[in-house]
Amino acid sequence: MKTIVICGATATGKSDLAVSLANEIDAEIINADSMQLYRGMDIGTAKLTAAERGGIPHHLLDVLDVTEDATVAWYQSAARDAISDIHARGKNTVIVGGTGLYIKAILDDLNFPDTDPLVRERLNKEAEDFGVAKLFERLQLLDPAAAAAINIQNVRRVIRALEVIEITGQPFTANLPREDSSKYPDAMQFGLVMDREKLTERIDARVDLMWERGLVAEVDALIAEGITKATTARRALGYAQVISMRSGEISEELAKEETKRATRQYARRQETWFSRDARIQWISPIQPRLETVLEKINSRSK
RNA sequence: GGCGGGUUGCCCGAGCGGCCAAUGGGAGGGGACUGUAAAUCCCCCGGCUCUGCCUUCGAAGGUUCAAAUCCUUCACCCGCCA
Repeated sequence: MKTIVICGATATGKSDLAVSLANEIDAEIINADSMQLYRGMDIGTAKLTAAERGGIPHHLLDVLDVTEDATVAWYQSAARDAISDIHARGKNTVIVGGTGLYIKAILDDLNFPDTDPLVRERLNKEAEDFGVAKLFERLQLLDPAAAAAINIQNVRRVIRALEVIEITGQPFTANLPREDSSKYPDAMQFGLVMDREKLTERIDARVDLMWERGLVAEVDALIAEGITKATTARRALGYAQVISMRSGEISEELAKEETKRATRQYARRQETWFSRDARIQWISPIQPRLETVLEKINSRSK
C-alpha cells in the first residue's frame, strides 16, 4: 500500500491536489495541519468543505475541541494508527499538510519522551523568577550536547530539555534526525512551491476571502466555546488577530493586515523547514501537478 | 501675518559638534527546530574592489580640524496667537 505525502507552504494548493490524487489512486486522506485538527476552525484554516472533499474520507480532521491542546506525540500515534487502519482496508494513504514536524513525526523514528505538567509548571516558574540563564546553566551541566544545540534565549526549548532530563533521567536529544530513520521507507513526499510574489498574492486574496466568508463570526463562536483559554488553538493565524481585535487591542483593519503579514512569515518558515528534507520531490509551478505526481508514483512502483 | 515645534535609512522612531552608516521597533531576507510547531528562537538588513573606502540624516549655502547635531536662507508639515 502506498503512503504519499503532499507538503509545502500555506496557500500553495495542497488540499485540492490531495483530493484529486486520492481519487486517482484510491486513497484516503490524513490531515497533517496542526490547526485543522480543531472543530469549528474552518474558515481561518482554509479547511476543505465536505463537498470539496469529494467523498474522500479525511482522518485527523475535526477531531479536537479548541479547548483541547494538540501535541506532536499524540498526533504521531493517532496518525500512524490511521495509516495502519487505512492500509488494512486495502486503501492507499495521502498525507497532506503544512505542519512539518507532524509529517516528520509520522515518517521518521521520532520518540517523544513523556511530559509532566507539574514539572513543566515548576520550571516555568523558575524561569520567570530567576531567568532562563539560570536554567540554561543547569542544562549545560546536565546535558552539554543539548545546551550546545539550544539557544539560551529559547525558553520553551530549554525548559522542555530540562523537563525530559528530569523525568527520564536521560539526556535530551536536541537535534532531529535527518533523512535516515524512516518508518515508512516506501513513502513518497511531494512538495508544492510557488515563487514569493505569487504566494503573497494568494495569501492576501485568501485572507480577504476568509473575512468575506465570516472569519470574525467564526472566531466569536469559538470565543464563546473558550478558545481564549486554550494554549494552542488561540495562536492560530487569523484567530489570534481576531481575538486581539475583540479584546479591543487592535482595529479590524489591522487584524486583517496582521493576519496577512503573519501568514507570509509562516509560509517562509514552512519553506525553510521543508527545504532541508532531501526526500521531498518538488513539483515546480509550471508542471501539471496531478499528472506529475501520478507519473512519479507509477514509475516508482514499476 | 506673528510666535513655537518638526522634517533621520523601505516604514515608525532615537540621536542633538568628534566614540554615527547613525540606539530601538516594524517590514523584508536567511536559518534553527523531538510533547504549544500557524508555536518558540537565532542571524542579516545603505553601497563597494570590504581590517578600508564611498554615498546618506528635507534642500542649498556657511561656521569648524571635525556637523544628522551650530548658523543662514528656502520648501513642506504641525501647534498656538491673529
